[in-house]
This record gives sequence, structure tokens and C-alpha cells, in this order.
Amino acid sequence: MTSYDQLLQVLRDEGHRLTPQRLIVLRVVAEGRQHMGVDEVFREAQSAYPFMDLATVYRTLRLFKQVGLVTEVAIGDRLHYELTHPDDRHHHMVCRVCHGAFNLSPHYLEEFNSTLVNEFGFIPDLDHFTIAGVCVNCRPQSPAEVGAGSEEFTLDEDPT
Amino acid sequence: MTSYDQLLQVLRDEGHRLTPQRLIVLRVVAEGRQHMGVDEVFREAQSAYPFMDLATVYRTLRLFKQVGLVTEVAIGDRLHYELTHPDDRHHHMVCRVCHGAFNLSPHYLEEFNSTLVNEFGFIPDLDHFTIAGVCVNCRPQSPAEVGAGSEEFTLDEDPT
DNA sequence: CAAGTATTTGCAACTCATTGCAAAAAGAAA
DNA sequence: TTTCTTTTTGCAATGAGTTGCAAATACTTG
Repeated sequence: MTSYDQLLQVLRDEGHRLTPQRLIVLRVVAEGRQHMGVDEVFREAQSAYPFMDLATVYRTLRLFKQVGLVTEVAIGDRLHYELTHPDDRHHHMVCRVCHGAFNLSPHYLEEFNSTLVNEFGFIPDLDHFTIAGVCVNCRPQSPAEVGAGSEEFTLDEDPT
Repeated sequence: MTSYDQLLQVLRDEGHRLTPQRLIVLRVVAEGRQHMGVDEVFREAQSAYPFMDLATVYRTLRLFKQVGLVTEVAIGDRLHYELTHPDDRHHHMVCRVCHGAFNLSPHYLEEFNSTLVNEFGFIPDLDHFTIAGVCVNCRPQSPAEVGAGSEEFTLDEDPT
């Protein structure tokens, strides 16, 4: 049983129907690069199935997100999606300047999460979290740093 | 010099023109309750200045946000704005169920901020931060908690 | 205070995303 | 396989927010 079939089983198990549209969107996202924009998913899906409708792509991605098959990442002000890798869950730091997305281990949010729960009884949605900002490469460097490069930092960028 | 005039000075100092539309939007936000929706701002502004256009309200609020006069809060999926109180800066926890917005002291994000800067050289936008989730009152209670109330937590809700 | 210019407004068109609804189709049952 | 029920799709309309552009206007300078 392939990994792709396992994904389909997730849908079946929750009582969702396996329509050609869903199979295609799933395949596009599974085979595509990290965090694809909705329009990209739409174009690729449409080339495999010309009757594909944009609304269906939106609905399908939302469904996939609900059942955990994909992860939603807000890049700029557009929504992107990537296949969820259960063994490599991570959050994202998205650079406001270059729009690059960098992975962030869930470990960095554990304490924040406990604090909100313990102090306020507030349960934050931290299934997937995206924080915007400016990455090392786009950061205005202080004079002392100019020419020093940024070898001191490790940014695990999503291949795009 | 009133506080209102100080706000106007901020605009003037940055070279922005003081149009009637801007004066009115500023007054509406300054006198309004916490985090008003754009449509509310629009309605109130329109009653003071019938020619007010919705696009102008959007542009004006965006400008005010840029210069720091107002803070943008995403509640549900709509944007809300509140006057920035420099002596009471805070982030928000927004409940996905009741849509209530609760204040969160910047102190709770200091460590997270330093971690990202120190470990990744990533400078997160933490001027204002909104985290979605479920608040104590809307949280499904465990059997042991039923009837116990939520006196153990202090949620500082924005008056709405 | 009049003239000049750069910004801002109002309007309409547009984008991204969602939704109502009738028609189509998936899966279950016979 | 045929029928039935429920979900899903395609389409068109809607909603929130943004944008291009010509007309209007706030501010600057003489």
C-alpha cells in the first residue's frame, strides 16, 4: 500500500467521497513543491482535469486541511498549502521581504503554549503557526556585520 | 494641546495631509469602543460626513496603522482597529468560538522574540500579535471541572 | 491670496475567497 | 445492475478588501 493510498484511506475513513477532483488535488499537492499557492494548485489540477473549478479547489483544500492531510501557510496575504508530513511537523517563519518560508520546530512554541493554557485557560491554535518577519538574509545589517555573512545562523528553508 | 491634536501632529510630522476624511476617521476610532470593525468605522464616519467612501476608510485605516496610530486586530476573518495606547501596548488572544478578544501582555512574547532573533537571525513582526484559540469560557470542560467555574483564570477582555 | 504640484478622494473595476443552489455523481442498499 | 440518498460539483452571485485613474483638494511658494 503506497503512501498515496494511505492518504486516500484517511478521507474514506472519515466518510468523505473519493471524487476525481479530490484525487487530482491530492496528487498535485503530494507531488508539488512545498507550500503551493491555490492558483498553482488550480492550474496544475486543471491541466490534469480540464473541468476543474476553482471553487472546488478551495473547498477541497479546506477539507484536506480539516482532516489534516495538508497544512495551510499564509505567505504574504495568500494562502498556500503543503502536504502534512506527520513525522516532520513544523511551523513557519515567513519573510516579509523575500517571501521565503523557513521551518520552525514546534519545540519553540511549547512554552508559549503552556503559558497561555496555564495562566489564562486559553487554548491557542498551534497546530500550525506562521510568524511573519524579516529573515537574516533580508535583514538590514549593522555596519559591523557587513561582509561577515550569516554563517552564524541556520535557516532551514523550504525548497521552493 | 489635547491628545487628539497630538495624534494629528503625528500625521503632519510624517508629511500626510489632514483631510476631513482623515480627521473624521481618527475621531471615530479615538472615541469608539475597542477594536471596531471596518464597517462600523465606515457607518459612523459616514454619519458625520455623508460623502465618505468605503475605500477611503480602508486606505485611511491602513495609513493610521502604518504610522502607528491604530492597531489592527484580526477577529474572526475580519479586520478590526483600535487606537494605539502607547502606555498600554498589548497583544490579543481571540476566541474562535465567541470571538471575544483578550489582552495579552507583550511580556509573554519577549522570550519567543529573543529566541527567533538569536537562533535564526529572524526578526519577527511582534509589534502587534494575534493568536487564535479557544478561551476558558468556551473551552470544553473536563468532567472534574464542570461546576467549578473558571475563577482560577484571569482574562482581561476588551470591553466590546 | 492666487497659482502650482503632489497627494488624496471617489468611483468603478478587480482579486481572492466563500456561498447558495440546482444538477451531477459517489457510495449504499436492494 | 438499478435505485435511492446524500454528498459534491459547477456556476453564478456575493463579500471583504485593494487598486487604477481622473477629478478634487491640501499644502507650498511667490
